[in-house]
This record gives sequence, structure tokens and C-alpha cells, in this order.
Amino acid sequence: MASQFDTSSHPLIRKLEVIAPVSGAERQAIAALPMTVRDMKPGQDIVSDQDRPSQCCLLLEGFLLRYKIMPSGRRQIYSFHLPGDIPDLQSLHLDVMDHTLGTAAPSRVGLITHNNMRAFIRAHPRIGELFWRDTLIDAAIFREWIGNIGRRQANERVAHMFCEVYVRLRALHRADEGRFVLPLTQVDLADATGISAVHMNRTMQFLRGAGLISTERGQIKIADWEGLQELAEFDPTYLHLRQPPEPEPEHNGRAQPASPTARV
Amino acid sequence: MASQFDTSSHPLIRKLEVIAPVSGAERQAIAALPMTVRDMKPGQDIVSDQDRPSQCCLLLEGFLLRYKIMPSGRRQIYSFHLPGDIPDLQSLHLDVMDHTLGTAAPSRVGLITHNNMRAFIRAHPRIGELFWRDTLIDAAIFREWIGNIGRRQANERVAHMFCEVYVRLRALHRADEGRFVLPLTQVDLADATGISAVHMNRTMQFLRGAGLISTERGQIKIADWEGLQELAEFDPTYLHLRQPPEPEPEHNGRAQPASPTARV
DNA sequence: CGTTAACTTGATAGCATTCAACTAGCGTGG
DNA sequence: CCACGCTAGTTGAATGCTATCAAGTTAACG
Repeated sequence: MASQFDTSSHPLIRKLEVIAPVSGAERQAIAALPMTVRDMKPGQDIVSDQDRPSQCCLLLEGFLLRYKIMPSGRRQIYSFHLPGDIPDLQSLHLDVMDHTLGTAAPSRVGLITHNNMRAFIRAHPRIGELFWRDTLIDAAIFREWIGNIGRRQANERVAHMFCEVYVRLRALHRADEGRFVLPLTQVDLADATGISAVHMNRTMQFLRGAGLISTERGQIKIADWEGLQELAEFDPTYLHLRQPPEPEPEHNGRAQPASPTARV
Repeated sequence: MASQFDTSSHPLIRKLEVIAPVSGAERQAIAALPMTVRDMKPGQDIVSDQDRPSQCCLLLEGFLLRYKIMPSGRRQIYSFHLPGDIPDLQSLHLDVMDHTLGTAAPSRVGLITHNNMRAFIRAHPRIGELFWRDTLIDAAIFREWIGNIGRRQANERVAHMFCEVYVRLRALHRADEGRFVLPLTQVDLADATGISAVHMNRTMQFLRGAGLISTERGQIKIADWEGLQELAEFDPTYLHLRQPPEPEPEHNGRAQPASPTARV
């Protein structure tokens, strides 16, 4: 129950700092947030469609997917979630889940009861506002995905998705310069971008052939950042980062070891 | 500046009642919310991509579109907005607009300064929570659109969109049974569903030919509600309505007169 | 070293786009 | 009053992107 993080390495603090300044007192409060830590294997669901959860899930380490399986069996992935995200914060105000939240990589999550979360927000209204802001940024990302899937063709779409993940990971200091771990299969990527798995494979061959990316052992290497952004029409405004991504990033943080199963 | 609505006909109250109960005192407060009313013609923008608005826009009457024009010129519509919606409530917490908000029909909007909005939320925290909840429902609708565009083919997609608009209008008592006004062109509908305008035309012919809908003077008539929902795999859970749509709706409210230009 | 999951490849089919006309309705101006 | 122009809707033909199906191949794991 006690926090295992100091106030600088706590994933939630690091995440909130990406979107707004966080004071010392606020850090203390966040680090003291009571939560139950749980380790999960890849491919496990945390909350499911139609559930009525009584707690929220803070991702401490790993990679989460938000998705839904339609009656016809088709799957759509709605978003990716990185450490510091609270993907089902919405359950605080929407009682029924309209989608499922699951792990894509080995993950450590902190479960926070709605009661504790409500008390915390009452006690720290400014962080409550930050939480609201965070859900609004989620919504902005959803919108961007709508446009990505609705109005771009496969190679542009996939390029855009890589741009987004890279920038988000960089902001969290969780990607090396031009390189990041993506613990997803091509099937996952296909379900996220609205194309078939076979075409995802061909699309990645195209991106590699065009010299925009390269892949190795579950890692994506951005071979031509300018070219990738250009193809994707990528503009990070919608991420509403406090500091826009640096054109020439310096070294800090490092990529995690690749997951054993996913190779991309 | 003074409210022109009694507490039962105020669009914002009617809208909030769709998602949660609203007390008498809260109605009074909402009706007294200071706003500047403005009438707009179709096709006008209210706030634009990259703007830094200092006020929010409450739709009192009409129909709004949220959209973005990409650098390549392609347009994607992200959402439709009905009376009672505050589509740019997010600008309270996200300073830069990442999309544009404009009218699709002759519309009356109420502009509320961020300062007034903040004071209002401070004075009525429960309504503040309702606002948060509303932006979360917006996000749920965005997610549904991602799945709609990403994993359904054109006829299913368009059917789903009609189902959604119909249910949302019904909930606001703004649609007759099986019939509603949709002040959008086929180009608009195409940009919302991620298909080409030509194919939207053919898709609507298909839906008409299948006996699912019929169209006349800017109105959509649901000819086969069951069939339409089935084709669309439509499940209204994601709208998070307080009362799920009635299978056999009774008569109340009536459709507005069709807009002179849009014919669908 | 067999098994499995993930990735890759080739061929075929199909849904949707694009281009280019053409029609219908409506308002404006001569 | 009718011609004109504009917008929205409709149609046909050709192209093309993407899906589907069916087999491989590769790499990790026990």
C-alpha cells in the first residue's frame, strides 16, 4: 500500500508533469495515494466491457490497450496507454464500461478505489482539474485517430501512429532518441489502425523500404523522423504537451528491453 | 444577457437531464448563467483550429460540426452537436484548439466566458462534475466512431451514424418517432464517416433500397429501426443515457422544419 | 527439435475512390 | 418571366487500395 516511488520517479507524477506543472505538495500527495499494486501478464484484461468498476487503474509499468470486440468478432483498439496513464478514470463518472482495458505487455498497475480517488480529488482540486484535463487530452487523441483512420491511407496511418507513440514516449523519457519499444504484434497494430493484419505487414515493409523506419526485436527505430512526420501529416498539437517535442532531442532516459514475444 | 428560457425549456438543462438528474436549485443556477447570445448562419466557424478561445459555446438551437481540415485538404468531421451541447468546454482546460467548430444549420449559440464558467463550476461543483461527465461521454462517442470507421464497411457505418443521431435527438425530445431532421449534405456525411461523397450517395441508395431508411427534404425517416440497428451492430450503451432509448417510443416533441438548403 | 505464435508472401476478389458528366432545385438578375 | 449560376445530388466507367484466403517461413521456447 505504501508508495514504492519517490516523488520524482512516480509514473503518475511524471505523466502529469508532461501536461502541466506539479508543485512539491502535490507530488507528496500523489505519492501517498493509496493503491493496490498488481502485476499482470500480457494479454490479460483489467476491466471488461459492461463491467461496473469500483476502482481506477493507474498504469505503473508496461503497456495497456483499450479495445472492444464487436458482435461480429471484429476488434478495434481505441488507444494505447503508457505508464502514468489512468485509462479508466472515466469510470469515476460513467458507471458502465463501454469497452475493455487489457495489457499488451507485462504490466504493473495500481488499483485505486473510486472512494479514495474522490477523496483525493476533493482534497486536491487542482489535481482534479489536471485529471479532467488528462481525459480531455485522451479525447483529443481519439479525435486524431478518427481523422487518421477516416481520411488517411494505410501507409500514412501507420506512420502517424508511430509518430504519436514516439512523441508520447519521449515526453515521458521512455524512448531513446529515434528508438522505442513497442510491445505490440502486427495484429494489434492492424486493429488499432483499422487495416487488416496482412496489409499491416505490407505497410511496414513499405515504411522500411522507404527508409522511414526499421524494426528489430520489438523495437521501432525511426530512420527518418522528418520523412515520417511528412508522410503522416503529423502535428503534435493535439497531444497538448507542456513542452512540444524537440526537433533534435538530447539523450535522457533509455529504452526498455524488448519483450520476448512481440517482434513487430 | 438575461435568460430567455424557463428552467424546463433551457437547452442545457434538457441536455444535462439526459445524462443525470438535475435539482431545482441547479436549474435556477443554469438558467441564470450569463451568456451572450448570437445567431449564426450555416457554414460559419465559431472557433477555429489553433485559436486560444476565452469563452465556451453553448448550442441553444441548431446543429454544429466539429472538424479539421488536414494539410492535404482532406476534411474529417469528428462529431455532431445538438442543442444543449457545449462542444468546446474542453477549451477551459486545453488552451489551444486542435480542431474547428462550425455551424451546419442556422444556429443560435450562447457564449460564456471562461471566467464565468469557472466561477459557475466553483459555485456548483456537482454541475461541474456533470460537465466532466459530459466530456467523458463525448470521448465515448469518439471511441465509437473510431470503431465505426475502422472496422465497419460503408453501409454499416452510415447506418450506425443514423442510429446514433436518431437516439441522441430522441433523448432530447427533438425527433418524431422514426423521423428526424438532419441538416447535413452528403458531403458532410461522407466526411463524418470517412468515405467519399460519391460512395455516400450510393450507400444511401443502398439503405433506401434495403428498406431501412427513406429521405425527404432534409429529413431522415427510419423505415426499419430493427433492421438498421442490426446492420449497424448498434448498441447505445456508449451514449450513457440516463434512460435507454425506448423500443416503442411514444409521441412527444416534434421534428423541426427542414432546412431549405440541405436535402440529404 | 518439435511446437507455437508471429511474421511473410502470392494470388484473387471486392469495396471504395476518382474522374467526369449530367440532372434537379432554387435564388438572382436582366 | 425566364435565363443563368450555384449547390446538391446522381450516374457510369475505370482504377486502385485493401481484404481475404491459403501457404509458407522465421524465431522463440521448452
